[in-house]
Amino acid sequence: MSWRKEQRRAERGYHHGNLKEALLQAALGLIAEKGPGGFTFADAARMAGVSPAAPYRHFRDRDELLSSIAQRGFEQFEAQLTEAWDDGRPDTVTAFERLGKAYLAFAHNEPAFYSAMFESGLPVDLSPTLQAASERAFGVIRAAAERLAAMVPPGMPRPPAMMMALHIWSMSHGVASLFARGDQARRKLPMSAEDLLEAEVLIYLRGLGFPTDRRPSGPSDPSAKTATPPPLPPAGPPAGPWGTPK
Amino acid sequence: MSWRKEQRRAERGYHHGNLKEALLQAALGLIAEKGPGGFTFADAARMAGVSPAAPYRHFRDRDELLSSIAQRGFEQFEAQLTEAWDDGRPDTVTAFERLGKAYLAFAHNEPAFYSAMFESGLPVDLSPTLQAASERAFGVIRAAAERLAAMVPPGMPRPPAMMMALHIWSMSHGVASLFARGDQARRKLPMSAEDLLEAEVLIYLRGLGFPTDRRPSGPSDPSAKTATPPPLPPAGPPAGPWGTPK
DNA sequence: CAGCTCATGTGAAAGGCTTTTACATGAGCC
DNA sequence: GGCTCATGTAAAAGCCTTTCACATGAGCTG
Repeated sequence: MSWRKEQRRAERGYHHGNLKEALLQAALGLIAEKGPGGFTFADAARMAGVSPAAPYRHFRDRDELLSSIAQRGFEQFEAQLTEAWDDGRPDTVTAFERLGKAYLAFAHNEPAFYSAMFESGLPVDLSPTLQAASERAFGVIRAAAERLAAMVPPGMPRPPAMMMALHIWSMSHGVASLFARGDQARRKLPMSAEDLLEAEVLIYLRGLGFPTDRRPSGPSDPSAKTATPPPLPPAGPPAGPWGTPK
Repeated sequence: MSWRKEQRRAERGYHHGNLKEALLQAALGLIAEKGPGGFTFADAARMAGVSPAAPYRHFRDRDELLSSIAQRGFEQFEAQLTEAWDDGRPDTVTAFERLGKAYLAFAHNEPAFYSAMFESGLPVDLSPTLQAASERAFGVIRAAAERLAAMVPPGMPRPPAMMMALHIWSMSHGVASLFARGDQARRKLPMSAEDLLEAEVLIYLRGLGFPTDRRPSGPSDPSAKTATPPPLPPAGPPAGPWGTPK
């Protein structure tokens, strides 16, 4: 009956060899399917084929494992944001919008990381390194906002770059949290989260005085199958799936 | 030793009389202090002075209790948003900004409800009544957006009211989630969440073509002790507590 | 008021998870 | 070959969830 277990043991011997990494991967998978609250230290151990006590050799407790995942998440997040920003090429506004899309894409493609990072209930300041990783990721947005701020047309009120960065962050985070998380528990939308955020950012930029009339050149992937509505369609019938306001 | 228990029992008799309500209140308190993941069915029962099995007479399981709290939260949320919107008085834009503030105020003043509603990991469509309550709350924002949309100056692109409503919702939710939750785990800010959101909405409205030059008349409460920076201060030194982008 | 009934609460028990502790294994190093 | 220490294991305590059979007493009925 305990054939599997014995065989596993035979395969790897008494020592696992790479348990820490295996636990991180297992936890990531579990979080993806059951949410950060649903995942279990014991489950991760089972998945890695070790006893329930083994993980304690690598993580102080369940929270530390969660925190490690969040940390790794912030690092990947930073990398992807950095790549999307691409130091403002080819032009600041275009790169800026790519940044927003990258935010959504991360929430969508890495729901496990995203929820460990933002929805696990971990205090932000749990560990200094976690906090630092989080701030480095935000730093990308801030650097982009800095460049954008320098371009605000003269004569327009110019909010501090920090504030602009926080605005963009909150828009992205709001859309991502409400509408773009993995497949779990997200709300239905009459449009794609990407289009929603793109329009939001465009209106915001216009409010800062940026000319945004350039006919949007379509989505970055012209072969996309979904029809791509113009970011700012003219007024239409308000019929939509959302709650009919009484 | 079991003096307390016996006394309690004597006070209320075998039947509690109002257990359901007592459990909801207890859970609300527990969520406020330990987060939606930290609260325990058993704890709530203990707090109400009943056995751990008693709650099952009123809620199918832990999730149903959580869901009931979220439901109640959405109802209060809707009520407060409705009051803030006040049917668009004295003017649409003013009322609109009040709406945003009410969103933040709710997140700040009712962190337990807020996290049960948005951070508990419950699937949105867990119960139809929950979903309906959520949509009614959003309906308030949507109705406000509808009125606002009708006022977009001619000549400006006019996004669908639904989209504007979603924009406002995502801004509010983003700011609230990142910066305005109760005392737990929120990020530090170089400004108040209220000012941040107000500026964000103002810029957004300007992007829609609304004149927003009216000198902001200051915060709603002129006797507030905190200095009230103008929502759109001119560019200043970017020094701030936030991560120094390398 | 006596008696019945059913909603509501209790106790005990099964099954999991977390975390600690003492002990086992074996990889790396003299 | 023998030592040592990082890494795993087994067992146990404590807590939580959920279920089940049973207890209580509030409210209806005659």
